[in-house]
Amino acid sequence: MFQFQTPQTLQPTILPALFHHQRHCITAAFRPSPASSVTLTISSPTTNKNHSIQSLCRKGQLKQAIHLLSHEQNPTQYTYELLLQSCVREKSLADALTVHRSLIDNGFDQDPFLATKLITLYSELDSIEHARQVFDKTTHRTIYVWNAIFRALSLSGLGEEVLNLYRRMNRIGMRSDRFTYTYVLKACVVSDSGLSSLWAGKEIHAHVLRHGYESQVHIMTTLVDMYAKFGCVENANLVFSSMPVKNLVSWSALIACFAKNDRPFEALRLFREMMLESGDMLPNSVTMVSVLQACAAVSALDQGKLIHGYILRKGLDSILPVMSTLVTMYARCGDLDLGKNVFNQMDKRDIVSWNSLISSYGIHGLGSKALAVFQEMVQLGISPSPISFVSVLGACSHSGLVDEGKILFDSMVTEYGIYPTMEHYACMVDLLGRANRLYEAAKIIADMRDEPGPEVWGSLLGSCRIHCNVELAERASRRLFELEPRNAGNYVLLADIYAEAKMWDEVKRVKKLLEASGLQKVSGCSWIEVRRKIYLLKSVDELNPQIEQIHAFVENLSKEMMKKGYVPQTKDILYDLDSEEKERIVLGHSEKLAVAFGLINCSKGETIRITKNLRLCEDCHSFTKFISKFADREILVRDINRFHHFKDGECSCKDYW
DNA sequence: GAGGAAGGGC
Repeated sequence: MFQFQTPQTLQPTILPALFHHQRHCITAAFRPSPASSVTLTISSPTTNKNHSIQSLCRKGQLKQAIHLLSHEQNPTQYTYELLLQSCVREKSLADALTVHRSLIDNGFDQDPFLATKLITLYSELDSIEHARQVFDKTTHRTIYVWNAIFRALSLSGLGEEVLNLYRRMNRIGMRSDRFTYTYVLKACVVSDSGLSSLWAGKEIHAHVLRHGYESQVHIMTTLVDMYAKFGCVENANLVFSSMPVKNLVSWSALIACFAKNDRPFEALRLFREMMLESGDMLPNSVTMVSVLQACAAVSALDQGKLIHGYILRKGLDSILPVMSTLVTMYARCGDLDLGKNVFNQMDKRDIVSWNSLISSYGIHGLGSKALAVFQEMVQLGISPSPISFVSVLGACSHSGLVDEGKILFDSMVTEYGIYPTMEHYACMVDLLGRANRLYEAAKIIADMRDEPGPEVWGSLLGSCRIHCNVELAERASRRLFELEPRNAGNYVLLADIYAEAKMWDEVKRVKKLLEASGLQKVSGCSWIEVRRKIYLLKSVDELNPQIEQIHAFVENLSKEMMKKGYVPQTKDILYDLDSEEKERIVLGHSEKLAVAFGLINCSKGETIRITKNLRLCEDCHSFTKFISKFADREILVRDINRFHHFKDGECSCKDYW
């Protein structure tokens, strides 16, 4: 070991040139001596011990390596690099801290290279506090150091902090590189400050263009994703279209964007376009997941089966996310058995796969089956996740298993240490509310520790709609109008309740409120897949040449059925009209049109599968029950919440929905 | 000399 005094003016940056052959050992080997002069410590050319430590690291023997480290007087930067790598592999925070301490003791605490490694290491060990300390103590911050802390903070969900640091970095004149942009854009997504982070994202978008990075696929794809996560589908689309270079990830990002933002038809269209336009680009498991979600959203069973075939041919059937999505896709497309088959054939399963199956039973109204699967899972030693409870409580709710649901809810904390979130409370309110235990539901809300959110009040309002409770509905909607003034559905629900109670002045008042707010009521529509094509039905539809014929068909059908005892249910109608007018309106509901379309176009014996965007109305429900017997057809209808399986004049929901 | 993008269950 050599030790000598250096003049104060000697800068670390010129040292590598002086001691070229020992670059690793020197870059950050400054250590202020007690005498305030600068002492430079240079280790001898890599010692045998260094070699041994390095080789132990490579062999995965971290403990032995650390032991040897305590006997090495001059560990090199490279030695530390390997040690830190091993700590990541071993996921050992304790070892990381030991190595870190040794690194400080040996004068590497200002080494930007190792600082980068340390920040990344602590981030992977979920110790953001330590990562932040390293960043704060590093005075010479290269862009690598900045990027590492941006990434670490983003991964911990501290987007706001990243954006503040990014602004600070810009102020001191540090230039971003192409990695910086991807990290700070990600930070916008994970930041919880809503619109202001979207603005930050747009600003960074401008920086990206100003600095000529528009051909960087990674950055542009991150931009697509950023806009997607904020629901700015048009912006995402624009960025994608402007990209001079696109790859599979960029395509998948936009497909996911459509799938996640309620535009499944566009997701499927883009997927087809990708397959046609870029023959050499083969979809992978990530692409498949989004495409399957789109199939599930529109109940495109036949298309889903084609994708399933592709998955098998490409050997993607061992990938868990793909398989869980397949289970969900089949269930949501109405084929619970195929979903079960996929689940049964999986050779490994994780909590998500189980949750998929539980909620599949749930939406098909098979609450006890869902409960049984939940129990089976627990008995196999798999710990339920918060979402397991959302799924199983939802299943109880759809089947009216109130007591079972209450027991499960209580067991969350007592047996599993899972504290209920807003979603769990919403499930409980729904469970009790649907069962007409509205005041118990209201008590759940009153007893909540946190401020009840819109999902909770929305559940209560929905239940008030089912059981026509004006008093509670008024209370719930008052809060809802404050919490989500832009949700037209809440106004409609309240108006429905007033209408059922024949409080016509109140109906008028709420309708005026809705009009004044400029919000659009979501109009009902239904769709049906016939021979791999999806047909959309709406009550009023100038574009559909067949619509008159279908309306006439429904009218005749209804007349025939009325002779056999079908009585139209018109209490949902929002207008104070005579009953004949009301009957005419409910007859025009899109679901009945879809049933008629199915009867005309599906072959005999084939189950008619219909999907609709709202909750099934009372009259469509009794109409479809009636027709399943009258026309001797099985009809499967998925509404916004669940499935109804109509057969022989009965519905699988047993009129509880 | 180092680091980056898309995806599962409600």
